[in-house]
Parts: sequence; structure tokens; C-alpha cells
Amino acid sequence: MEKFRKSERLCSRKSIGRLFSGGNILFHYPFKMIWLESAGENPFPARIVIGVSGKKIKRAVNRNRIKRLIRESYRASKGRLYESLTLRNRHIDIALLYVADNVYDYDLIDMKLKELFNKFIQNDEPGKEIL
RNA sequence: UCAGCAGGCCGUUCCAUCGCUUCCCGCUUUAUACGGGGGGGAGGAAAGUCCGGGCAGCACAGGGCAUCACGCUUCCUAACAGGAAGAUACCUGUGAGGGUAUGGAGAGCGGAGAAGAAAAUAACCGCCCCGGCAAUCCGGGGUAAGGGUGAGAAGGUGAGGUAAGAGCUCACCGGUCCGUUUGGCGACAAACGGAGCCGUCCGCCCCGUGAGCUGUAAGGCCAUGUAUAUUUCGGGUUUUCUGAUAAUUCAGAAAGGCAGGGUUGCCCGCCCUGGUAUUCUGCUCUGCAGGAUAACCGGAAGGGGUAGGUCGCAAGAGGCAAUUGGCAACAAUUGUCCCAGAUAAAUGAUGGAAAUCCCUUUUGGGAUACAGAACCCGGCUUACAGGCCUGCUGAUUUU
RNA sequence: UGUCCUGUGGUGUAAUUGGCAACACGUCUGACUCUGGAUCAGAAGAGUCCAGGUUCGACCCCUGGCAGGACAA
Repeated sequence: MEKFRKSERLCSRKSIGRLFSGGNILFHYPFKMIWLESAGENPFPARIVIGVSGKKIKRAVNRNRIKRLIRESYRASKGRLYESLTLRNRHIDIALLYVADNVYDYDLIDMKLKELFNKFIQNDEPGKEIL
């Protein structure tokens, strides 16, 4: 259950380009989430790409650390998101960008990410039929 | 004991649970998909990209000029602007030490703002001589000892000498050059003898050594797709020789011209690639003239698609240990080990111990630097909590 | 990841074989005007991104940092 496989990550250059050019944006500090409905050929309901700006976080050490923290937190808390998506048989691509310009610790990032996903699920449910 | 100098080294460790990446096994399985088991998984600077190589592609007969880099000596090294051991001069620290410079030219040419008389054929003030009857003064000449300017002013001190002075002469001192001897592989050092030869800095200049260009997004293969689409304009189409043949034909070779490219920049020269074909008309028909159209080359106009996989790519100027040679950098021999390989990019999270340091105070609380591989090595430079080892210096105390 | 370039008042630019850091706009003060603009007169504002070195002397030359930017799928 708490695995994080390659097919759960978004690796295609084309898909990422499509995502950034026409994705829906959901903002919850310190994250910016861009998501888009996808074809749905892979076995997992979501594919994710994590980004940290080199403009905001100068040192590569800190950038790597933030990415690892986000990935770890995502791995732990993606269950609820998957549940909500599989219930309605949807597949999405997600880009998760870190927009703060200082480093936070694991507890805060974990909490904020959970809040973000709750927000996403709540926003998604009533608008389901329209989409 | 305190303060410091030089050189070298380390730069957190262990356990549990859950993950990521890569390789192996092939237990399960149609299947190396998913499970399962096992091994490996950031640094001394991985950084800056400042030098030098390896490797790859392209290019390459050669010559001249220019450009750039380096520049005391000997050695080390694959190589270097790196390193080791030394030489000379200057600066700096009480000291252990530290820092900087050093190819050649006694040549020649150019420059040195402002200031100053003058920045190198030196006369502003001063000093001395002569002339203007005399005189504060004016004119001519001599003089580099004194003054002031400047970063720098024609070696320094003393004596002789002189109208006044001056290496003009002499003694001593400093430097330079020449010669000889000794020591050293050498840079150079020391000693002796000789020459009145004597301002500083920079550039041009001369000599030696080195430098082809581009970088793994190099480059190779596979897959997909395809535009060498198409339109238009311009260039372009020779000669000689040899053999065969009925031949104006065919085959081969050479040269020239044309187009493009290369040779780091320029010139000469050279090299590479392409094509050098077909046909019509006229005439004087082994030939000449004119035209047309291809191949090919160049300019302009002119849509889209793919952007994946794999090799390169992890056994190397490799690490570790011992011995030997060397003052050392380093080298040789033997033994032993296999030690990251991602690609929207792995090396992480949580909890608990330990170690070191700090604050408080006996309950504890906090901190652990600088920083993240991207083709690979050798250096340099920069950042860095804390700690260890070796040698040495200064101060104080005790014996 | 690789290859390059730039850094001067608040802003945009000069400074040429190394020799007093200049100009325009802007800012401030005064004059003119009923007031503002325009105009005129005057003033302030930098020590050249930072740290060393060469030199008598450095924006300029050399070395090392820092910051910003460009190009190469």
C-alpha cells in the first residue's frame, strides 16, 4: 500500500507539456497543484511530478531535501486520494510545485499536503458531473 | 601551561520499521509483470569551470606572417599555468615562518600626466669670470657642490684640484661588466685581478617551449516518421593521352576550369567532395559557333511529424597494504580488493541509543559545519562545525 | 550539463595606448506665475559589484569570489 512505483510518476515529456499548458490550478501554501484528466491506461489512478524551483531555493542540497520530503509525505498520504478517484473511475496527472522560498520540516509539509488533498477532493465531488 | 607556525589526516556511528534505485538468483508464475531472497548505492571539496589530459567526431603534404600561453635551476608527471627540492633579490613577523619577483639585451626606438629650469645633447635660483666708468642692475660665458619639484634628478664619503666647480684625479665603500681559479648536475656562490663603465619604470623588440577545431546535448545503432516534397532565380557543362572499334562510338587515365567545403585569423600552397551528361540548329564536319534541358551546386519562398529505446557508461594514468630506491614530489615490485550509475533524474522518512560540544543545572534542553554525482581522471581555487597526529617557535612556571 | 557575456549617482549611458570619474533624465532649493507646467539660476547625490595583486598612480591590467543575463534539446 505504501509503495511508490515508477508508473505512479509522470515521466513523459509530452504529458508534462500538456499538463502545464492546459491544467487546472489549485493553490494551498506552500504548494501549487496543477492537475488534468488523463487517458487512464496505467493501473494507478494518479501520476505525479514534483518540482522545486531553483530560483527560489538556491542550494541543490535543500532542493533535493524538499523533494524527498514531499515524496515521502505523498507516499504516506496518497491512499485517501486514490480511494476518492477510483470510486469515480478517474485518472489524473498532477504537478506539485513547491512555491515557498525557505525550507520547512516534515511535519508541516505532511500536514499541508493532507490539507491540500482534502481541499481537492471536496472541490472535485460536486463538480464531477459538469466535467 | 598558554599563545602560535608548518605539514598531514578525519570530517559522526549503531539498531528497528517503512520506502526509492541498480545488479544478481529464478522460489512463485504463461511471463524477469507483480510478489520473494541476496549484494551495492554521494564528497573532501561531488562546487567554481580556472588549467592539463584521456575519449569521440571532423580536419590534416607543407611553408611564411600574425595571435595566445608559459618563462631562475634541477627533478616528478600521461600532461599542466600543478607538485618537490633548491638559487638570488626585496617586503613582512620577536620567532618558528610567510609573501612577491626573477628568459635575453651594458644595443636600438617610443613613452613617463600634473609639478619642476630640466624626465636625459639638463642652467630657474645660486656660485665664478668677462664687458657695460661705478652700482641695486643689464648682457655674454663657465659651473651639476648647494636649493626647491617629484615615485624617480646623472653613484656615496673624504682629500687633491680649480676663477668657481665637476670621477677631472686619487683613497675607501656600493653596483655593473670582463677575465681566471675553486665548489656545485645546475641556477649560483666564494676568492683574486682588471676597466671610471654607473638614474628609475613601462612598452616595442629578440630567444626558447607549447597550442588544429568542437565537446558525451561528442558520437554510433535501432524504432517511428520523412522534404532529396514543391515553386522560382542564378551558376554549370572543356582539353589531352592510351586501348578497342567501321565510327564522330565505348572503356580507362591525366590535366584544366566550375561549385562547395577544409586547412583556428590572413596570404601562398595544398587537400577533400560533387558533377563534367544528353540533345537540337547552322556551317567550313576527327572541327567551330549558337541554343535548349538534365545531373549537380547556391540563393529566396515554402507545412508538418518525432523528440523514444539502446550503446557510449563505470576495471581505471583504480584503491588498499607491505617492501625497496629517493631529502622529497614520486617511482618500481609483490599481494589483495571490485567500490554509485540515475535520466522530469535513486541514495529518503520516523523512532530509539551512542559520541562530541554548548547552556543550565542535576530533572534536563539545544546543537553537530560546508555542502548533493551526471563521460572519466590529474591539479588549482573557493566554502567549512568540530577533532586527531607529527615537527618546530615565543612567553611563563617548576625541577 | 556545457559554452559565453555584463556589472559606474535613483535610471540610462560615457570615460581609448593607466593620469582630476563626465553627460542626459530624474531629485532638491530659489526665481517667474493667482496656482501648476514649461523656462531660467543654483545645489546635492558615486568613489566605479567585493577582496587581493602589479604600478609612483587602477573604472581600465592580472588573480580569486559574488550577482545578473544570453546561447546550445
